[in-house]
Amino acid sequence: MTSEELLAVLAAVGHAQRLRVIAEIVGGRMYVSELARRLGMSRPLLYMHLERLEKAGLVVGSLELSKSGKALKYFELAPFDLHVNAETIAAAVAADAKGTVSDVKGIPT
Amino acid sequence: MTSEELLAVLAAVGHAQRLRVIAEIVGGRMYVSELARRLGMSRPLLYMHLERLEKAGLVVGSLELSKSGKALKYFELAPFDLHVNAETIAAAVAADAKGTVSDVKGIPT
DNA sequence: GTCATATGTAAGTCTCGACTTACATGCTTC
DNA sequence: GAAGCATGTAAGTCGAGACTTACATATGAC
Repeated sequence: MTSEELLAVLAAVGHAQRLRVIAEIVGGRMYVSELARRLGMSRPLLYMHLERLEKAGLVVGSLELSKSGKALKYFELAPFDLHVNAETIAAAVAADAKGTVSDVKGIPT
Repeated sequence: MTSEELLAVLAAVGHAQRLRVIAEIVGGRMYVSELARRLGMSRPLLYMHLERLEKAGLVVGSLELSKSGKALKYFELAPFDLHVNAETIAAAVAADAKGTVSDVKGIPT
């Protein structure tokens, strides 16, 4: 895991509102408008947070049609279990050393 | 663990520069000026990040005097291993429900 | 004395992310 | 038709945090 990937997850989860979002859908999938009402949060704002969480791979969204024909966008938790400690952080940062100018294009020195 | 504590750790670690700081002192304790040189970062900026990390309990600083008499502020890693998953997040957010107006002062309803 | 090193902090700038308001669209139901 | 509820997005405001420059202080070496 590169530090960029690690950072995406940590920064995504390092926000009070997004913690609440995650905690709210632990119980099960929910569509955006209902989730917004439950959290007392404006829908566009929730949208932004959900996008961020989805990019980090923590939640998964899917647009579906209800029986009545309405489009509902459901979000559910993606399984994740990240261990944050000195080793994982050091490993992620070390992974960034690859891909620097020194070995770009793999031209032998 | 309350969500406030969890958030302090996650937000502290959710920043590229601070990840680099942690990765750099995994190898051993180091004083601020040397660390700043190694990371190519201004010392006041590094200071700010170190303060943030220390408040979150991820690093520990101690002001010491070298044999030559100069004051050096050493920082080292505090042991930590945080598991970030749905359960820990839900538990932290749920912990915040305590201490709300409903049960402040413990007056029985 | 001056120079080089260290810590600590104050003050200012500036960018990015959080947040709001508003609008467009589509589908039901009345 | 109008009303209600859903998604999706554009545009603008605002504040916190990241970052820089600058200064004060202390010590040792020359």
